[in-house]
Amino acid sequence: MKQEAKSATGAPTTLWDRTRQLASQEILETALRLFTEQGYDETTIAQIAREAGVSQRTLFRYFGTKEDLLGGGQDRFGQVLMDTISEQPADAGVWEVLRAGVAAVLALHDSREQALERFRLLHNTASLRAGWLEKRLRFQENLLPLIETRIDAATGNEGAKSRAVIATAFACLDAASMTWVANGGKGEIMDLYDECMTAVRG
Amino acid sequence: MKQEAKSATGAPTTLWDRTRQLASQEILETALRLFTEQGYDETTIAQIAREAGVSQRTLFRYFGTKEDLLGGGQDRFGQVLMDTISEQPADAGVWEVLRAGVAAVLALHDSREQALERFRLLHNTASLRAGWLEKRLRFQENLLPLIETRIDAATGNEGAKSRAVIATAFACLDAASMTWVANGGKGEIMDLYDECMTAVRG
DNA sequence: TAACCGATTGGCAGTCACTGTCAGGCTGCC
DNA sequence: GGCAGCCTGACAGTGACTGCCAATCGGTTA
Repeated sequence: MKQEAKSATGAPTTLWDRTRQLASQEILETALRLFTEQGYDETTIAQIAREAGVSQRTLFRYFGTKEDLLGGGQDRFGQVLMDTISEQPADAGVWEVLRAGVAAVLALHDSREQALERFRLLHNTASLRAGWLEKRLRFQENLLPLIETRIDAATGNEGAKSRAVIATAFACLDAASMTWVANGGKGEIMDLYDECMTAVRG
Repeated sequence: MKQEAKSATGAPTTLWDRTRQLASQEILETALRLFTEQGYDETTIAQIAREAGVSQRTLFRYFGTKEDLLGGGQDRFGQVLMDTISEQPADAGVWEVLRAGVAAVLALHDSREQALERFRLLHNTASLRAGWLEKRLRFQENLLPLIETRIDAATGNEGAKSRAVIATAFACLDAASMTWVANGGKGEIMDLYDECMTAVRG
């Protein structure tokens, strides 16, 4: 039924794929533009659909929820995170491993400006933040087995410990990106991340 | 029902107040019951309102959102958290201070069973989790000034560091409560919290 | 080239959380 | 007893999201 996708690079095979990709991109760009111009809550799906030239129904077929319109391939984030972490050498420590994952995800943004805009919207829009946090929670859950094996299993409760460690890494990423946005995008997020880690772990 | 509650603040004398409190309690109990029986997403506002004997409009006047129906006075959580932390001695360390706050909030639940039921619903319902996380984020933001003054201000970026530290505390609380629920409510959450902290901070 | 088949689309109606409004009822206080 | 003001319920509307169905488009086959 579904032929292999030529994925990221190379031309999509069929016309359908090309049309799909075009529509998807059009929708995404329209959405991000409107969100930036008038705010997330003030932009309705109807408006995005109208300006992108598709029906609401189609828009929802491309992107299941309004939130999905921000950050287009957020599934990619999760995937890259998992991949990066599972590729780390077996003898690497948890913190090292998590840091690599965070760095890989941050590298996914197309440009510094795009990253800044997305983070800004994310941190300034309550309804968005909620959804994002929820998605992140799912990432954390997926990461659990990958981290659990690297954690010192002396006293039991590795589950709790792993969860705490993972959540701490995300917490530092949060604090770092928030500060980064507050600074108008000056400096490197990873530097801030390291600083946060130092503050937490001493 | 049992409304002898002249309550702490003196006299909720008027009939209105009493009626209000009664209705509020009735709604809350109905909601929690239905949530537990059939799940959060499967319970509609219409149903809660019907079974509680009020109109939807009134229900929304008492509780602004569906989420608010869980955990009734979540504002109380935030308040207690802030109060406890600002009451800590000035020379207490951040981690100590945060631990006290967490303990105080946990002590707010009426009973172990109620706490378990709430945490269970919280951790098992995606839509609820999102709202909860968002509310928590607001707590964190409120805590910021209280913690910032206690943080070593050597290298600047106290904002980022404070955020990270606070978020880490919450992360440990999360991990702890999740594990607690997974264990069916065995043991003490604070013990798990401490264990998580040790895992994170070494 | 024409017919066929499945993928894709748009429109429509419906659900659900949530909000504004408005008339009427009840309470509190003369 | 009566007036003013809070509370309530009913109603209509918005916005995100879903299910359904018929029309259409793309690619494949005869």
